[in-house]
Amino acid sequence: MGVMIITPRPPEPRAAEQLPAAHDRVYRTLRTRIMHGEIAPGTALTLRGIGREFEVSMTPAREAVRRLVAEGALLLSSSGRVSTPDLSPERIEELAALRALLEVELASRALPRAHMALIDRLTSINSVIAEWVQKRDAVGYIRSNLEFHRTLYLRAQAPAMLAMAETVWLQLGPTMRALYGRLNRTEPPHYHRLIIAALKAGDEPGLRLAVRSDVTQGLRLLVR
Amino acid sequence: MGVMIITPRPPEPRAAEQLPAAHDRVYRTLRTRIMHGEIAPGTALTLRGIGREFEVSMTPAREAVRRLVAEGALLLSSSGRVSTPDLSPERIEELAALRALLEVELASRALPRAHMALIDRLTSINSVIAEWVQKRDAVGYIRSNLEFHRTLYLRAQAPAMLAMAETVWLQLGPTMRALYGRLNRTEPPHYHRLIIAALKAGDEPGLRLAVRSDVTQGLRLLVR
DNA sequence: ATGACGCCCATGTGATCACAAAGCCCGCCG
DNA sequence: CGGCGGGCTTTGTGATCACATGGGCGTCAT
Repeated sequence: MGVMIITPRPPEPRAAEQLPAAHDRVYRTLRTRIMHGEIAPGTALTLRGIGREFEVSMTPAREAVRRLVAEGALLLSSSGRVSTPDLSPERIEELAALRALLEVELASRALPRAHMALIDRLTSINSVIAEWVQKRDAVGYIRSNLEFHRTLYLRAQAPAMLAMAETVWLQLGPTMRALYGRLNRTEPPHYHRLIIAALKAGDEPGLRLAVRSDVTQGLRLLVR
Repeated sequence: MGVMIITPRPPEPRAAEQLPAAHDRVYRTLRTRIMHGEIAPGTALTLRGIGREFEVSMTPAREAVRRLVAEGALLLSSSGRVSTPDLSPERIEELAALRALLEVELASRALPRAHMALIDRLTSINSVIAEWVQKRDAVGYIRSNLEFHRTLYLRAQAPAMLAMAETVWLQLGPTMRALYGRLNRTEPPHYHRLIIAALKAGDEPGLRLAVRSDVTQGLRLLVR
């Protein structure tokens, strides 16, 4: 049996040059939004809503959401609804322990390769962080803070390990926002200076301790 | 303008009780297949092929593949083709280091909660492993070996950390098959006995060393 | 024999629709 | 005034199709 329906509109002809697929664009945008804490914990998302915002159909929206769910950035309820996770204190502690484990190792591996150019760059990022702190801008703070860590860890030449660390950041994203919104800092992160000092001195135990402290410090406040 | 087409077949009415969604069934099946080394490195997969095998359309196949790509279980070429990854020696070493990092921590956390029932269970799994070794069954070996580790780590009560460890197993799956196919063992894993002994003795340093050795041992052979 | 060219088919992408179930809201009854 | 029920709406799921692209393979020229 046949039915009279409208011919589906052909997909937007992508420009000749390799332009990122729609689902990838949606994925990347949502990912950085979540990682930077721009979405509060427990926020509900809908496929049609995402499609509307990015002017795509449900299909690419679904694929982007699936990827994010697989990475733990979004929570999938039993009925298929998706939302940003609202982490339990136990889960937060566990993720903080993971950050410590992974990032201490990454920093340790980066240490032998850390030259002056890297240290200058870290110092510069650190002063940007100070500006965000002054402006009480939580999202800017988180973004620059992560950039500080990523810049250091890139020197470790350990892409799989860095990817895992980023996955943890992603899972903590919405919670981080809640954290840095709660405590209103007035000073830039203390431990970043210790990290830089240890890098300059080539002091591996000091570096490990400084990274562990920096990573653990903030999250501990949130649990209480 | 309208076109005469056939009405799409309505989706198979899922039974009243909550039966897993098609994309989830496909995902889980492919996941264990990859993790257990049932697929050789570099094998190409197609959405239509997966759909045919599982008797579903491309849509659930695509979602399952996306999840697996996000977990690093599959590699997505720039043109969108998917295949199991063929890891470089550097990547293998990095993943082995990740296994060591994560699993030593998991074992250490499981130690205080490890009672006799757990040790009995591990011993039993270990003898199953010996059987697979005798039969020269690589897939059975890998499956039981992972079961040994998972059984231990479940006691750590650290779901996020265990999930990360499983992600690493997943990425190593196809490579593991190549490894255990290359060397034909004749004896069950030596370090598993050391792990069990350390658990019985409550010897934390010994446990950490045994786990690290067990995890590192096999992969080192492959790199050469 | 070998290399390049070109055509065809296989494959991924995205839009759209039908359907079921879950959520939500409003009104009704206690 | 509060709890409950029913219907309407929203939402996810899966099937299908049109289209563009890229790979594979055969052919032809050198």
